[in-house]
Amino acid sequence: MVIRKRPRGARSQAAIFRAAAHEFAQRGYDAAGVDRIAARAHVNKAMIYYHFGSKQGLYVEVLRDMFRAVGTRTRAIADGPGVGEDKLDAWILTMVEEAAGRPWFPPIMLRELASGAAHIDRETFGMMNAVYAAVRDVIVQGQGEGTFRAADPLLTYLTVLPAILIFFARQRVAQRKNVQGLAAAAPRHLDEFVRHMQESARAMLWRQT
Amino acid sequence: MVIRKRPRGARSQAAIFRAAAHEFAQRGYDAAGVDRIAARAHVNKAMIYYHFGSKQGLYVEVLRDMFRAVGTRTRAIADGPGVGEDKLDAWILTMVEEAAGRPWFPPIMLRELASGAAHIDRETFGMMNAVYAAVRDVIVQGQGEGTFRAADPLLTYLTVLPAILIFFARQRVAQRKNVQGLAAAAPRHLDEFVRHMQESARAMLWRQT
DNA sequence: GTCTATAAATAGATAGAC
DNA sequence: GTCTATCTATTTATAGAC
Repeated sequence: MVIRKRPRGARSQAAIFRAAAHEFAQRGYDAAGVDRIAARAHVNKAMIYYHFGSKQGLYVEVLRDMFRAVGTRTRAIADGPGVGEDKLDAWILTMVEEAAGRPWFPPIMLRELASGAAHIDRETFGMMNAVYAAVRDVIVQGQGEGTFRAADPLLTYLTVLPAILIFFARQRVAQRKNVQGLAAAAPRHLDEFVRHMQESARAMLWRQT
Repeated sequence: MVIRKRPRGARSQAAIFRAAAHEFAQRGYDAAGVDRIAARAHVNKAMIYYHFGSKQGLYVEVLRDMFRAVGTRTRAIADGPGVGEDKLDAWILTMVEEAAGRPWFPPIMLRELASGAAHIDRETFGMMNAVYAAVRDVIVQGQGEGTFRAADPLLTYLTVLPAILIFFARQRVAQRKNVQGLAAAAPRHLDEFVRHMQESARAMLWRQT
């Protein structure tokens, strides 16, 4: 008799999740196909409805997993020790790490950000918003410490985060044939990018004396 | 006998164009429906194929019109008189003006930027790339003048432009019911935003002495 | 839990009358 | 230039056997 740590369906469920995450990232919610997700996951299409109920339900799971991971780490930074300046650096590094570890994160969050979370439920939107709330706390802390100038936290957030997301979203397609040789498609290195973003964010927020 | 300045179909053609621009902006290329575009434009669906050949053909027209307008103005700034610093300010103001005047511009360009122009032809991509090329010239000029530090022009471009685009893309949906009361959805004023972006961009590029 | 088969709706696109 | 009617493919989703 074989002892299993997980129920039988866990494997296919996980496979579906990963396949869906990549499909949604690559093509967006509307263009994503349940058939294609099933094919990518090497499972029968009916399994998707068995495990997740609907395409929308599957999408929401992907979103929440994503916002939960990013939100938790960002909140930990905001509530942890350290000055605002260092927390800001830490947050940027965290976002880059998450983007690297969850390749579907940048394209998906970018779309939701751009559309104002057009087609997600209130609770999921709240999770997405919690990321900003934590970053805002960091910025406000830095302002209280006198290190940061009185820049708008939301506008600052909506400048730094999209830049990170777009960098990664573009990296996936930067090597395509029909855009090769064009400067705007050139990929860059990760650590160089982290440094650039940290410098840029600090510069945006620095006090001009 | 009635004298017409334009051929008969020009009216419906223009109506289709505008309807398509809004539909593509609101839902993205894949989710946009030819039926819905026809309904928005108050024309028969067959007219779309008569005038534009295909959904893809219609989309390309919208893209090119957009990139042509933005690209021309940006190139004029880059090639015109003035120091790099002022040209950067002028470019940001131009983008804001274009975004305000062509409401479909921010969502559409944002999607193409995020996907690395995933499904457009080489020539259209070239037009999109020309915008960056002009901005790069401005940054390089400022660096030559000693005003700007040696920041990567592409990364700078991909920080400033998305921030502008997202600001506008979000403004359209910031008033939705299910997100009201949440801080991240609060809309801001235009001139305040222009000033913020100009300050941020200059801060990112300023030489630290 | 996993499969086949199929329903039901909608998509992009075209033919042909006027 | 404009319309109706329709073709074909694809979509999400479900029923039911195993």
